Amino acid sequence: MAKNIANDANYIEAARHSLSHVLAQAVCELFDGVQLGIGPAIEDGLYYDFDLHHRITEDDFAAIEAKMNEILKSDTVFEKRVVENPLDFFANTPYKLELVKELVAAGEEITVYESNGFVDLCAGPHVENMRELRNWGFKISSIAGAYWRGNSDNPMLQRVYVHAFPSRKELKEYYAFLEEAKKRDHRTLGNQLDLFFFDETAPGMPYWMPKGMKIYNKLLEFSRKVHEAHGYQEVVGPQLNHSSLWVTSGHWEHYDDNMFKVQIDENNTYALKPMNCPNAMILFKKKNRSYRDLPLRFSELSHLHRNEASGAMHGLMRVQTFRQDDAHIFCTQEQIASEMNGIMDIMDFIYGIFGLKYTAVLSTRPESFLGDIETWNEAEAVLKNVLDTRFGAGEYIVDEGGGAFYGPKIDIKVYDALKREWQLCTIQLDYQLAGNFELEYTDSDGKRKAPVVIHRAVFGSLDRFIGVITEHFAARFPFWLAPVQVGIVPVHKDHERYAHDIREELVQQGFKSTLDTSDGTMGNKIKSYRNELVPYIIIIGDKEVADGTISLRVRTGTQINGIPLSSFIDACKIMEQAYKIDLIENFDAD
RNA sequence: GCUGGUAUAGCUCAGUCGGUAGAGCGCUCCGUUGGUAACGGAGAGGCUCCCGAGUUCGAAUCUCGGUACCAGCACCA
Repeated sequence: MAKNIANDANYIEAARHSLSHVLAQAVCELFDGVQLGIGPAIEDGLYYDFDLHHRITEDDFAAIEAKMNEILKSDTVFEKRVVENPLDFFANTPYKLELVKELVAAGEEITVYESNGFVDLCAGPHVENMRELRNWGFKISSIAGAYWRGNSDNPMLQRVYVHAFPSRKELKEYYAFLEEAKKRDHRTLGNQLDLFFFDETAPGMPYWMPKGMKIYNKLLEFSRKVHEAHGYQEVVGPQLNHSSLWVTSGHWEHYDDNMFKVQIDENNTYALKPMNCPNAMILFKKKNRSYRDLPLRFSELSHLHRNEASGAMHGLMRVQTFRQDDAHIFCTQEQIASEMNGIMDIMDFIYGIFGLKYTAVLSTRPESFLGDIETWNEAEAVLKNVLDTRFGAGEYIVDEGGGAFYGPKIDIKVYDALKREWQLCTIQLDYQLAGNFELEYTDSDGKRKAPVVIHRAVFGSLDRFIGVITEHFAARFPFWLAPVQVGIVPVHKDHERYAHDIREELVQQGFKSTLDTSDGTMGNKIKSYRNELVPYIIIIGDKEVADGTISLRVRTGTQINGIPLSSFIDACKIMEQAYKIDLIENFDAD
């Protein structure tokens, strides 16, 4: 059985799950009083959750692996059995009993698998015989706490993670992948390339270095351009607002834990804004609005602050202060669909330029919500319809209960170098806030009506977006985004004057270049530009000075000698405007 | 916040048994005047080895508390 279907995904999952039984047996044999949680197969292996008095640490890994290998030597079969009196059978295993009770209530048959004397509640499937796992490559990767059934009100179990692949070679390849992914890690690259850093006094609040700021500003510029073209008007509200605003918006009640608060005196507390919405409401209310003003699109790029749980921070991906390419659209019920599509158009355009692969997620009503259920259902139906049209029914994920407290949302998720998922774009329909702030506009019939509010961000957090694209491009940013676009290296001091002229021309044309006139050797200068991942290196020596040309070294490795600067600048202009174009490697010297 | 781990030069890291700190890269200076990924040589950089207590004649090292970061869980409005 093993050979011919060894690469079948179902077989691999069954094998990993079988290995989780082996892990569980090993832990049960090595330690006393072990209670079992669950032990499923995952993307790169498996885990099993245990409740035991002994604290498992890295020092225990070798012993557990040795025990697992010992168990694998047995030639036993995974035997499936139906349990007659499940509640009695599992009476002394509280976690299993909890699962069994639910299964029984749902009318399910209760089965166990027995292998080598180890019995575990399990619906299967498994490999047939233990010997099929003998050539697998596996290694305990880590130990971590995990709440029973993913609920923080429940006890925390000890989760042992195991990397497991059908062969030792594949395991080795997986570790090679992890090594590569580590090199792409935006935290490593950000440090190496002087883009940003963090200080202990401001956890989760990035310091942006000059080169990181070049990227940041370029994205802001790009965002402004796109949104202006789509009829958005930029505004900016205060960083701090009195608590009364947050009480009105509902944040004081629903988002209390995540706000940074500043107490001014006994009676007055302000909070740094975690979101722009309430101030957008104030901006709308400032004037009497007419149906002729709708849809009204206010964009805002200001800084937000959110007080996150200490363990939640993660480089630029999860921070405590960041800028959002936020916007609030005020519109009528009839305008929702076209506005939603307009937003999706912007999203397609922007994500297409970066070549990011993404997944759409519809998040529905959470447990803690404002408003009535009918309005929620209506809003969810509108979003679903947009997604069905654009992605096709079933071509997106539905996250039941994942919505914001004020409305359902569409999120766009992308993946980092380690394939971890991060949310960027978000589009949220809000039927509550307009009511809380008593927003109104005068309709064509002269009646006062409440507008619908759409909150949306395309990059999401600019900071997170830079983290994501840093990993996506492995810091080989496209020409238009590169913090330094051209590095100039004179072969000799005598060539510096001409090199200065070249740089002057590039500056005049609006390109970001640096000229290295330090004492180092030319080889060193080229090396340092290469390490910096600069898209183009211009080399100036006798030949170039004599011909009035430049020699170019492209980041991709191509070398082109003796071309006119004007040809290169023409190419730069194309790359600066047509964002999707990769580095140009051919220049006609016409 | 929870579980496990980590914290030493600007960066990446070594530091055994507790005896007041090392390497490579980078930086500075001197020499080298060059044609495409690391030219020699010298030097500075740690006075608080994340912070605070404790044990000890003596702590980077051991113990306790804190902080930050890493992996995961929960959270992600």
